[in-house]
Amino acid sequence: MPELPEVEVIRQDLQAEVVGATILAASVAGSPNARRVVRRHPAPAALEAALAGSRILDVGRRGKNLVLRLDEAALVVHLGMSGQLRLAPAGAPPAPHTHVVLTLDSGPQLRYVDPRAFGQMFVTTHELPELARVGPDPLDGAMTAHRLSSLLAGHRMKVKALLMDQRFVSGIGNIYSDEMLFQARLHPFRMCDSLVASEVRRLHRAGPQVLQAAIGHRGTSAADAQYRDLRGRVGEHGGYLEVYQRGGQACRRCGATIQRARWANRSAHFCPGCQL
DNA sequence: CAACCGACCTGTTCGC
DNA sequence: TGCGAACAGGTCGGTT
Repeated sequence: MPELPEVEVIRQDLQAEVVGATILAASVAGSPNARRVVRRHPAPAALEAALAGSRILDVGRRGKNLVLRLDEAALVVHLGMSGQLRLAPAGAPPAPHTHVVLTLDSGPQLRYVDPRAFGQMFVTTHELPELARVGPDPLDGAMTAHRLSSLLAGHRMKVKALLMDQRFVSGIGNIYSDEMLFQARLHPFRMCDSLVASEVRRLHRAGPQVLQAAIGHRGTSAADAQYRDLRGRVGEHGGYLEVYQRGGQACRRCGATIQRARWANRSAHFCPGCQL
């Protein structure tokens, strides 16, 4: 499932591959799930019309959202659980669950594929009002140690839940919250307002460290995380995970058995020896 | 309002 | 071997 590192890899690749191209035509499929993906546009034809003829000026990211800046608007793409963007020759047969196709004047098509259709695409203004409540990015320096400290002090909830709440910090999901809590040696179910200064500092350091390592490995394609890049290639970070999906295996740091705990329809992985 | 939880989806895995 | 149940989790919306 794409989180910040995977979205950032896609952003970088898009920046290199499609900036400067003009969208000749946009096409939304007629299936219920395609309609669901463009659910912010009651009439999909309005989305198609807004995109046709637009030039792609820049590709940015807000949390897990990709933002393609166009001449007179912005195209926002959220990959949800199973969304993929693919670059493919215009003649190539579409993969199953292809919901939106953008034909570029540079030759290829940019295709949105999403079996579960949890993701979405929409066109909006450059001010991005729909993303106004997306919290600070862990990588752009906006989340200072002091800011993290007061954020944590103000909430009575599990620290893992806060890390995954996009209003507070953006881009972190189940994989990387587990991994950065391991790196910070904090139990995922610790209450936010129970963390002392040294623990907050460890968490503040662990966040960017874990995310940058994952970006360096071009993201995580775990067994149930079918992330692929624009060319369909997998990421290599799965081999470097310390706790996520390693329940029952030995911790590489202390040898204890990694635990997997169920919590609110979700799972958390942690080392009972290292994370207190 | 803050915190929590079920629903939405389909491909894959698990158990009988 | 086959089939159905369980599982995966990002986000929205309803509830407490």
